[in-house]
Amino acid sequence: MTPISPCTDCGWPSSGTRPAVEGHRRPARSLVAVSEEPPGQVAAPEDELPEQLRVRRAKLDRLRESGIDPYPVVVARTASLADVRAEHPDLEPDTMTGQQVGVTGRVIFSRNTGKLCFATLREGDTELQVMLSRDRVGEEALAAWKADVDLGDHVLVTGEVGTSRRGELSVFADSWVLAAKALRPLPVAHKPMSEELRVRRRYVDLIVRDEARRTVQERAAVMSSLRAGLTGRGFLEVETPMLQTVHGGAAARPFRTHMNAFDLDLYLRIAPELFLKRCIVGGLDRVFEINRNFRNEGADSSHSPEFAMLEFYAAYGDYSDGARITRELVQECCAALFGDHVARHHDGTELDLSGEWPQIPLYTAVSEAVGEEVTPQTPVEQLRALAAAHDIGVDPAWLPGKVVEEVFEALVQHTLQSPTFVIDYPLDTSPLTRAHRSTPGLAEKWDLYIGGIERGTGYSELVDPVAQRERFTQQALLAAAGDPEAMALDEDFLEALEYGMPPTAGVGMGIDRLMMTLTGLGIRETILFPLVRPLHQ
RNA sequence: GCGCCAUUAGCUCAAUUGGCAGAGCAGCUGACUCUUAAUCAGCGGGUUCGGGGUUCGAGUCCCUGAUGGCGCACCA
Repeated sequence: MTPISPCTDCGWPSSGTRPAVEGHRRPARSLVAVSEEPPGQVAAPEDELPEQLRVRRAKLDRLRESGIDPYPVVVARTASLADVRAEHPDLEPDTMTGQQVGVTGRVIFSRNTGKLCFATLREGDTELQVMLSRDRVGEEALAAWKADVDLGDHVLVTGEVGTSRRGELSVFADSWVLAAKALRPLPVAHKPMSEELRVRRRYVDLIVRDEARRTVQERAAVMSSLRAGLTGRGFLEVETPMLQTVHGGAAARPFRTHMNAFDLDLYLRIAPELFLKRCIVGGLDRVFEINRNFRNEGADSSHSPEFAMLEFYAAYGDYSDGARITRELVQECCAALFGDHVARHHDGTELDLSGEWPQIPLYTAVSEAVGEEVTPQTPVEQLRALAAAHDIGVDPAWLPGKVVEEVFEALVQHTLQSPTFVIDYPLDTSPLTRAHRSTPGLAEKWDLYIGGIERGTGYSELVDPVAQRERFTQQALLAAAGDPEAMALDEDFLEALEYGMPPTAGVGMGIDRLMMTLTGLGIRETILFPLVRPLHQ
């Protein structure tokens, strides 16, 4: 076991739990001194730690010296704080119940008067007051409480349930014991933590901020609702590879990794799509997967390099079926959180997700925005002129469809605040989608926009193995030409299609973005532990 | 990747023109048997993000690096 000593600069243990890097250094002299400390003791070089950490470590040492275990294996807990609250919802002020309990929780508030101490414990989402009076707990235990207990400590308090004179439900202590000592102080309860600190130390955020815990619970409820909604509709939940030899199913830059045993370069998946379609080929006619995708691209308020995604596929469905199921799933998630189809954002604003959601063809939306008719047959020169007229930068290499999508993003996207399916996209930008059944140059694809942000996408999937091979070959040629986002040729997937894939509806929806839709939060708040840059190098 | 702004006590933030680095909470000592952002008295706590420079003197000005925020670029 490596002896642990705190770093001067950041307070973190310097023994291998973090790499020794610039800005995380301590004098070699102390290292030697520390290594001679007996194992199992917290070696705190008194003069090198911030004062408050020093004080708590000193308390820890003092407790151990007096034979008290600051981290006992078990404590005599007989009831949760929620149990106590549930049993005594309406107690009159200044009454005792005669009920004896042992309750545990983290001390989040503490107020000591001379012979009477108050503390608020929190366990989960429940808070409960404990009171330690000299008369009841005795002089010695009261003094120990005052000397040893800090904000943030976990304690067991054993005593009688009652109410204070002010009517606060409390446990009147007969004894108490430390359940786990905290060595770091909690942040100020009444000033919001900076956003960076909330993300970097989510565990602290969860301790001090109700909304942080609520967001986690809401996400869990949404996941449950999605799974129930899909399994209730006959979908099977499957798990497909996240380590892939060929990255496909989307146009995005992948993360690369390497498997030693096979001496094989692998990619973290950018989409589960091609494996889920193999499931459809295999006769699993309704499948879905919820898990992570990884895209090696920029991170901002609506993009995370690691993000959760739902994809589902239904044989003998088309993109209209996918849109309907998507709307129902989102509405069911909303109902799971709020009881109806109106999302209540954390900032108090409401977002109405009820009823049918309008569908607007992409070319119609763009035509209305630019004031002249734009169709899949509009020459690319004319499209470029339109873009230029609206100060929209266009890459000369772009296909016509890409120019149209760019105009849409610049002029229309932000106006789609209430849920809207934008349907029928250019065929040349949709390599995995089948051609529109009636309109040449279009693909049967929709994007769902809510709050001006794309939240999901759906297709009538391309199942023609010959056409799919042609599209992939084009993509591979683009890749060879240096487009790092173009898909590689997935020969195994193409062979699968050649066995015959039935007509299929496919949908992909970002879970994090769904959470953003329902809560109004930024992506870093909906993800429990979003990726952050290490502090030092 | 580019530009702008920020980084000061455990936390949230001040600091005038380049002139003694501060407050609130938290912490420590003491008082108080009904507190609940308690009150009162007293006391500690700083590598001002790191490195370099200018200057008699740098939290403040210059250069450089790190991290963050915003904007741009990229983004099924």
